[in-house]
Amino acid sequence: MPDRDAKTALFDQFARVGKALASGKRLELLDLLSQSERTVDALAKSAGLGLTTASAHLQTLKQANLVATRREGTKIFYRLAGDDVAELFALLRTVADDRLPDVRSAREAYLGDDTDAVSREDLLDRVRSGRATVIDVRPTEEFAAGHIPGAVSIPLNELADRLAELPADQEIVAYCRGAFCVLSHDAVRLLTARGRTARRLADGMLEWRLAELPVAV
Amino acid sequence: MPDRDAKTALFDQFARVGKALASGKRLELLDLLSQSERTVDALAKSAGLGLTTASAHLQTLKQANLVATRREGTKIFYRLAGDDVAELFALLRTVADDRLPDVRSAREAYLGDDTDAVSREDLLDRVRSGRATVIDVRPTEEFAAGHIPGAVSIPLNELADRLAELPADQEIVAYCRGAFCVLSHDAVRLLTARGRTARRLADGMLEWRLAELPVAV
DNA sequence: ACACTATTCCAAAGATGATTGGAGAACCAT
DNA sequence: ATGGTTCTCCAATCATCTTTGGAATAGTGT
Repeated sequence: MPDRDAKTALFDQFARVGKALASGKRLELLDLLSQSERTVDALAKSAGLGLTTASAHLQTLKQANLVATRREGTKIFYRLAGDDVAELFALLRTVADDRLPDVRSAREAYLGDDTDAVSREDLLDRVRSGRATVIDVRPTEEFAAGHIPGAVSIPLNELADRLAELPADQEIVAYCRGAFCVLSHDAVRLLTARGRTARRLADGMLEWRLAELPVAV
Repeated sequence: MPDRDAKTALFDQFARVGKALASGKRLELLDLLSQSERTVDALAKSAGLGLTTASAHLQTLKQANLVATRREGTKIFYRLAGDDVAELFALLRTVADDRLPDVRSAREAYLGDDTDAVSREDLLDRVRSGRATVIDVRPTEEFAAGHIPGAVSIPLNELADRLAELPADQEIVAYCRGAFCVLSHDAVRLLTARGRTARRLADGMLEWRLAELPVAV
């Protein structure tokens, strides 16, 4: 086979994408970027990384063309290169969760006790019929970058102080980044503890966008 | 954040799947396994790896639960753990091909000059109307593990000797493993050089199966 | 020009992964 | 039991990736 070398070269090229996905830190960065573009500094802080470490990981992602950059003054904003990347990221998480028992236990440890969930269709139904108020508990920048139409932005850390804004007699549906995001879980627990009726969207903005449901900006 | 450690742990778990996909050799193994189950020895030979090296890579894939095994006497057969894994693999290749120019050139170098392709729908149309003969140019074991209904098995290395079996006045459509498989390209070139009208299925058995089209065994 | 901010580049250290040959384990046949 | 086959485990070597601080670069504001 003279093809051997060419075949190896081709698959080694495929592996560049695999290598980019081969680090928990980089997956955390992709998770953040799946919500909105961000500067290196913001990414480093959110992911709990040193600045140079974050920069190095971002370079790795950039060399695999999974992320793209934009300069604004002295700042450089990173964003996902496309929705195909978001899809790949989401599928990787799903496969991991379905196949690896350790992922499930790590997820349970991180998200805490399970809370009531509604599907995307349920959420749409409840909003249309005026039976529910939808709150987006992500940081405001992420809400600004795109959210479920009609949702109100109440970042998790402001939720306790802003309870008065929420109707007491209506169900509240909270959502956040995606299937493995802790914010909506915490929000539901907080609301339930305060006597409200609250559920969370089973997944989040990432899956909503990939399902091509309407997004408001 | 006390969540920091739990979050890191969760994403490190996701990364196990990423790490499994982070080697060209392992991706070659997945490519082979996407067609049919195989023994370690057969995989090592097909992928051009030493036996112990292949075994080590397979252990890595197995620890990520992307593959499963079955014992038969002294032989151990590896197979993909599920179609979700095939989907992840296919998406990774697609993203790589769409995003990385180096992948495209490696692909072109491996597959050779481009040949006429037909879509899955076209193939179905042509077969239904009796306008085309479909040949499966993969090794016979892979044909046996599942093929397009109505296709004839003529492995590429037998094709030159078995031209007589193919109607001279009809178009021939060749297919093989998937979008990056060289066999159908070689088959079309061979047939065209012998004066036949030949095209290839644009992708292959992997995508056919994932599209949930009928598969014969 | 100068100071200042945000980010990347570089080099060194430590950590992790790949490959290999040889020994060991599981199974089959005689 | 013995020998043969197939595969995994182990240990050593080598290669690659991660993380870090410090220097370099690109851009902004004075």
